[in-house]
Amino acid sequence: MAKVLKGRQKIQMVKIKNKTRLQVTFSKRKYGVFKKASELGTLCGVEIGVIVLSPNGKVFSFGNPDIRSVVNQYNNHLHYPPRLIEDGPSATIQDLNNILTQELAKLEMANKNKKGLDWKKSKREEADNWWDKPPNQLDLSQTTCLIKALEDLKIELRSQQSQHFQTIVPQSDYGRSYNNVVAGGNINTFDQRRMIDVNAMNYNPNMFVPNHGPMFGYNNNNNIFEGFLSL
Amino acid sequence: MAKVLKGRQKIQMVKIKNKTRLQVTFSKRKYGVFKKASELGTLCGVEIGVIVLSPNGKVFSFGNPDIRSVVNQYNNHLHYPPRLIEDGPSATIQDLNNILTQELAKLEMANKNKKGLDWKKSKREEADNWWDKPPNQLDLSQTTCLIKALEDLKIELRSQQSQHFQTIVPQSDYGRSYNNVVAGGNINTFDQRRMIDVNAMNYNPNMFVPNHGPMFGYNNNNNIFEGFLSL
DNA sequence: TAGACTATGTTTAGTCA
DNA sequence: CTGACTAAACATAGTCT
Repeated sequence: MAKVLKGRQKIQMVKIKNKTRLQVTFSKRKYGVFKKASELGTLCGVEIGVIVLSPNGKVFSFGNPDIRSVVNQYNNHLHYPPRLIEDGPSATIQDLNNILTQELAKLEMANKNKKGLDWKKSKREEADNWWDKPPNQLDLSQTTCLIKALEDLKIELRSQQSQHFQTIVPQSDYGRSYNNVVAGGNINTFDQRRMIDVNAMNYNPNMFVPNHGPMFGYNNNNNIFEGFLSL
Repeated sequence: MAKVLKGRQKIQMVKIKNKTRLQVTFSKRKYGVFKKASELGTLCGVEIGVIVLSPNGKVFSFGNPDIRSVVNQYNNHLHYPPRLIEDGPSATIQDLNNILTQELAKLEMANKNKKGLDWKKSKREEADNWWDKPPNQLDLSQTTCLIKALEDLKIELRSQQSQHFQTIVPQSDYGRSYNNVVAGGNINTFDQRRMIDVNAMNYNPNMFVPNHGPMFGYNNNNNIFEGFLSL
């Protein structure tokens, strides 16, 4: 038990070559980044998301209050012109799909609750429609039309559901709720957890939440998207 | 010039109330998080993205090598079952739209290069089709059908363009390229920049890149998505 | 793979320019 | 807003379980 501990050493800011050392550093620093992000979110009351693609192909993410909300807002901020339809061609298909990713999810969940999908059946029944043709036979107007249909759907859904849309970003002040948890601020009290959100719409096999952040997972807050998904 | 500096003080992990102090802390710690993320990306050779929604409604992001690539891969990893269509109802509409966000963007750009869109014209011409009905009149089978059309389009596009799809994630090893830049690892040498990527598909008014990360912006690497967007 | 240890490198709160 | 400064708080490299 000789005390030969060397303390923290300075390292070169280059990719670590030793595989074991890289794995350890990745694990430790990923934790560190998530913790820093969590603290920034808490101290400043802002939303923040971190996504890490691991050396082994896994995807880790942290979000305050939720990584999905952050990504959605990032996409929106990136692409939205103030009034999409009236702007005509300046709206890209990607603009629309970013919106529809959210809107269609709501519709899907609403429908699921009513009766459930029979995917293959509907596939057979609709076989004579033009949209069943091989996609390389779709011309520009058909593609545009398809997009427009989605756009209309979006607009109607948005006007119907504006109150639900608000629930995507609860904007609660989480600071108050974990005052006592972080008292002392010791790293050792920082409870590292990995959890699986069993809500299919919110699945992330590597969800990571520090104990002074809002909890999603095996607790009673499991379905935070319930308000968002139901019409 | 009395030396009354107090050094770093311990603070409670709750939302800062003083607005000025909050703004300063936000700025400093955002920088800290981005730096930590950059170091993790460099040391471990992994892709990492951070998105911060500021108290003033701005969106800041950092990505190594690129925030878009990270977000795309996050979406893909989250939702892709191995074979989507054959799995039937287990594939959600959100699954499809996440895929299509990418695939349709490619198609759109291909079409744009040919002739360009006349949005309002196509809107008028197709006015008799069912998908122009108010969306609340769409029934389940129509919605399903619409999605299926998109799904078919996706599959065809994917088989046609698999070689282009690879270009989304260049997977270069950026580590080597900035060995000499970070030598010494001093924070003061960490050059904070904000830049505007003038490529419309990659616009981010608050792009933040440390000087030892790969540069996108006003340099010759401006159009890194060119390979991705052209068919 | 994950936890514990500790010396030391790094970040940052408070403050002023 | 951005930068500097200082001292204390915090993160972590190397090592061992």
